[in-house]
Amino acid sequence: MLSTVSAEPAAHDEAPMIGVAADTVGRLLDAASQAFSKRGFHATTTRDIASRAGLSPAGVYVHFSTKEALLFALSYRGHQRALATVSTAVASGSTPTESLRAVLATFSAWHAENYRMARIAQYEFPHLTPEHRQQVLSLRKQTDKLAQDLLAEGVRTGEFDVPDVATTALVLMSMLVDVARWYSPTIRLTPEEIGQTYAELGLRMVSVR
Amino acid sequence: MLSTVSAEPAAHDEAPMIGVAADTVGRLLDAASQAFSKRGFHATTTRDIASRAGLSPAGVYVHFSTKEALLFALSYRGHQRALATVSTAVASGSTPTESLRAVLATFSAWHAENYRMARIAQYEFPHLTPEHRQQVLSLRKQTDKLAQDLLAEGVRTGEFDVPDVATTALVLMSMLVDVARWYSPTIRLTPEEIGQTYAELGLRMVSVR
DNA sequence: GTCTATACCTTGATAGAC
DNA sequence: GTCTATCAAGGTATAGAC
Repeated sequence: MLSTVSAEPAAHDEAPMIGVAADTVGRLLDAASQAFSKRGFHATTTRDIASRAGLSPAGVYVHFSTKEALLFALSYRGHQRALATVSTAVASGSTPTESLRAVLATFSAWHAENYRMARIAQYEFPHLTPEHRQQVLSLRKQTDKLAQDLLAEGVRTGEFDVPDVATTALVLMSMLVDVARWYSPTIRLTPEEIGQTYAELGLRMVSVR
Repeated sequence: MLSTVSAEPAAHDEAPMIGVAADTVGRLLDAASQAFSKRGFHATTTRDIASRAGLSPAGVYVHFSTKEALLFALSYRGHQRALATVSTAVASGSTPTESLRAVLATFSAWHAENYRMARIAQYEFPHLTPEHRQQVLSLRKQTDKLAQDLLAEGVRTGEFDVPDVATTALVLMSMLVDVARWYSPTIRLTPEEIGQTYAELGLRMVSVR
């Protein structure tokens, strides 16, 4: 039931990367990630990105031809990692209930742990060019399908009881994604606690009583 | 248990307004609402707002001294209406279960019906000046408190059983707010159907079995 | 209260030296 | 591959006539 990831763009996946990226492309991605997630794509200037990365304004364009190319790299990677996270969680359980528990716990915790990347992926991707936006939406569609198939399987086995599979899957994914909106590293809840709470509450929503 | 709304800014609440606002301020608010919700605050130009409202670029500044003032008017009103919606829903039930059902149904439907206003209120308010942002956050705090108090009351009466009142209230409000992110008037679900689904799923999350 | 015209600034991106 | 210098475009907001 694993889904493969297709249409990968020229990504940045080689370098060793001890903690924070040390190479220039990595520093630019880090800088853009911080700026886009904090202020939004259009409020971020290329000068801001350059200076955070320790470059002159012109230095950015050796590595990324436009500001939008930086957004695409970040947004695409965010959706890739989201898909991989859900896919792994689904595969980790031997029953729909176990798989769903894993999806709820790991995907909510993922949105907290990676709230910057998740915010860019979820809230800034509309600013991509139509072509890039389509590539990102294709990944999202695959992720949503994993949730729908999982719910449908649980209904088939009799473990789940939901009003409507498609709508309930939407509600479940929606509430996990929204963690990226309200989460901040300064709040009292840890990503792990968030994961446990969502696992419990989410299972209550769909389990037969 | 009704909460009063304080610190109201100079709002636009007089005119008859048959359907769409006919006066200039109303047209400007409509124009800005469409532009901000579609493209975001920083991607929207004052020229765009002016032309949507049938004015010259300079015409905007007779009615709003800055672009941010337009955002504040819209964001503040969105949070006011959200608070009023939740407040009314809470007061409509004679038990915590009935009140929560009303909150879930009406607030999710409200986010669908008013997804433009809700998006501006939820996603664009960070671009307000610090002073204006604080005024908006004060309203949000009042809304969140209504949900927490309702859950606490249900736990007291024994109708609800939740892992943690504060966190569960956050999760409930979070999933309702996120409707504004994914809803579009073109999807198959109506706001009413959304309300029914969230009422059912949300009650399952917190009700004793 | 609306317009035309424009000031003034910042933006994304490029040219060309090193 | 990075810099300094700069361009052309477009941004918010204002001046002043009507």
